[in-house]
Amino acid sequence: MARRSDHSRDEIKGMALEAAEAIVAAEGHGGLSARKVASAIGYTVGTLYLVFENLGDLVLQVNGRTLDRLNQRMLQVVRDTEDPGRRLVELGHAYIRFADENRYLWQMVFESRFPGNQGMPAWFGEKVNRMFSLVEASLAPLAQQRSKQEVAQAARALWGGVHGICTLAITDKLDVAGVESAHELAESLISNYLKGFTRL
Amino acid sequence: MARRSDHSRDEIKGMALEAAEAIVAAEGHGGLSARKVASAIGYTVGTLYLVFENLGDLVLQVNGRTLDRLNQRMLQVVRDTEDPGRRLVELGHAYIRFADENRYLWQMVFESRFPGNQGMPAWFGEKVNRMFSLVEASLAPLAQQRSKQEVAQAARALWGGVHGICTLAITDKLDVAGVESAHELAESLISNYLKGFTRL
DNA sequence: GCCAATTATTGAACGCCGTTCATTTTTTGC
DNA sequence: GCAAAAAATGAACGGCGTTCAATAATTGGC
Repeated sequence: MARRSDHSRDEIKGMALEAAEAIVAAEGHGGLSARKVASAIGYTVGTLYLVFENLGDLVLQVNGRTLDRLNQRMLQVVRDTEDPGRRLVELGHAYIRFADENRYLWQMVFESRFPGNQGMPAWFGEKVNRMFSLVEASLAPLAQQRSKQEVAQAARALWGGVHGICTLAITDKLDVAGVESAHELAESLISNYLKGFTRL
Repeated sequence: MARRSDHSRDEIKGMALEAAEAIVAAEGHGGLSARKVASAIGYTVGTLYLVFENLGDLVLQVNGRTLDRLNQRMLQVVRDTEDPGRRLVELGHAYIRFADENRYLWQMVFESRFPGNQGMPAWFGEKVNRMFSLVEASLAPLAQQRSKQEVAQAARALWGGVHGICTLAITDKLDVAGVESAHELAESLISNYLKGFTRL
């Protein structure tokens, strides 16, 4: 069922997402436009709207892919690091390293408003929750006297914290040297929080 | 030296900033436009450009005012709360309450890229640092065995953390009930971090 | 009180944006 | 080959940030 240019809808979608990622990575969220994506893949604006609802939809899907890549990195850390305490610290480093290496894409994930009516789609929320689950799983063995709910809450407090340090460091609002400072700060946050949280 | 409408440049600037704040508070960063601000104050676009370099400049100045208001709130907490540990927790609550009550304005502070060439202007950085100083001052008496540098770093780790929880909670990415959860999480982060940080 | 000179303000114009949809081009099934 | 169906186009709309020649209001000098 090949068409005009031997590109199926899914192929066009994939090409558009890749092109959009390249544009955002190079110029930031603000540099992205439907016309740029279209011309980058050799189609016209109209075609994009056959494949995406609107530009917000395209951004949302780019963000989903970014979260997937971040998740892969964190999964690799889980596989590589057995000790739960050490693993949490390494997860923090992986998170910050990813944000640093994918600045604009990572920023876009947390900046963008959601298309259509209101909240984020369920599939997107699940990708976010997946990350918290990894943290919970590493936190649980360190605090066996705590309830599941307490662990879930601690994971959110801790990872929200790491996220905040990362955000401020990436956007240069921490008045610290560079990204390596963010790593130090996150390590400080995690290890000191754990001392408090796991103490009987 | 009154002119056409008895409004000095500074008066126009003030009116424009107030109008912009109202628009952002109501519709978010994305709802702001030069034409809207101009018509809200009874002038035309051109006039705005006599008073601001560009829209980024206007946004930057709105952000400065938002940081000033946040700082006032935090200063009030410092005046009202003597015990340093309790004060840090109250500062966290004040921070989150402010962000919740001024969602869009607060979000804009941390979203906006900086106008002109690159980094944020010095005066803006100072407003950000002012906040960290408040945290440092409350942290210092709790950790007298720590160096100034350690306290400065801890303040950034801790407040970066509170900021992150706040960001994710406000944008509904924490999968928790509501804003009161952000308060709980911040309290958990602060108290557990302090347990770790102040322990000998 | 009048008239240049000066200053303040305007708003049309430019090139971009997201989005739509009538029109055109290509492919398909017969 | 040909009509029906599908795919792709690109002009058009309203809105955006920004600029700047043109216009309107005010001034100081007489």
